[in-house]
Amino acid sequence: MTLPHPNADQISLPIVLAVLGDPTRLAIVRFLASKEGVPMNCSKFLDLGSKTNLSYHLAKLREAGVTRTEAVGTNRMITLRRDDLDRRFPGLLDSVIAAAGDDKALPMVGAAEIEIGA
Amino acid sequence: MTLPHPNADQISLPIVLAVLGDPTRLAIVRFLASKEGVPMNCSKFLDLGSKTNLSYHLAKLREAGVTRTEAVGTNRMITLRRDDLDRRFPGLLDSVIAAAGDDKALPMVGAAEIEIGA
DNA sequence: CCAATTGTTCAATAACTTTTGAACTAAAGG
DNA sequence: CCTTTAGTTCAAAAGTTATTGAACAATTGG
Repeated sequence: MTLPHPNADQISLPIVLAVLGDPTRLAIVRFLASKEGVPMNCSKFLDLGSKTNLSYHLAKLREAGVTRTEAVGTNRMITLRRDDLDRRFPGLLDSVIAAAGDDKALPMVGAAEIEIGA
Repeated sequence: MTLPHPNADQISLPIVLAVLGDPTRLAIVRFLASKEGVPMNCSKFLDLGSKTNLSYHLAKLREAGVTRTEAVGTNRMITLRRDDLDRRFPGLLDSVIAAAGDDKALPMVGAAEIEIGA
């Protein structure tokens, strides 16, 4: 039941960049970064797409080594692999997150709650 | 004859990341960074692909705002848009270039010359 | 045990991206 | 003017990625 992850030294720069070069996945990473330390389950991201589609994007992030996914019951707890990414590509994640931080063009996790007023 | 470039504020983070997430284009950017200040014409990159294919990749880099291409006679002089990228996404280009700097998996501009011994 | 919840897998399709070669344009030099 | 050099454009083919819905697991709680 443990999902496959690359080890730190297998993480590839072009693959990480390509994986982050998708607005849905960049929005996921931005949200994870904003809640660092708090493990997130997939349903948090349902704003960004269907359950199936998220499963696809979250698998891409995991396979690229950007996130770690751990099964806890029927949930998947997803965290950023910040330490591994920082070791491998110093400064990259921080600059991407900072740049994504104020990007109005990216989809937003939690957009629905704001419109409803929750 | 002036080729179309986005202005600095039109440069999009996901597009830049997606464009850099291709090994050929990342190799081009790494090479441009290693020769910063020296304008490069396209034939410098023929190691990385056919003339047509390079024209395609160089257009992608230009359209994303990563490079600037200026026509000088029949040549195209290509430079990194470092100042615009640094203003827009501080630290991003440097961390990408640093990470690409020692990536053995990326194709190398000038690989042929080394093998021949020129 | 049954139902609900959480997420995956599969196959199909749609939509893009990359690569190719042939034909083309534009400037430079003889 | 004619040829060479440098690069673009176009259309086709190949390959890849994203999105969908239906069916499937696995765990939890009643």
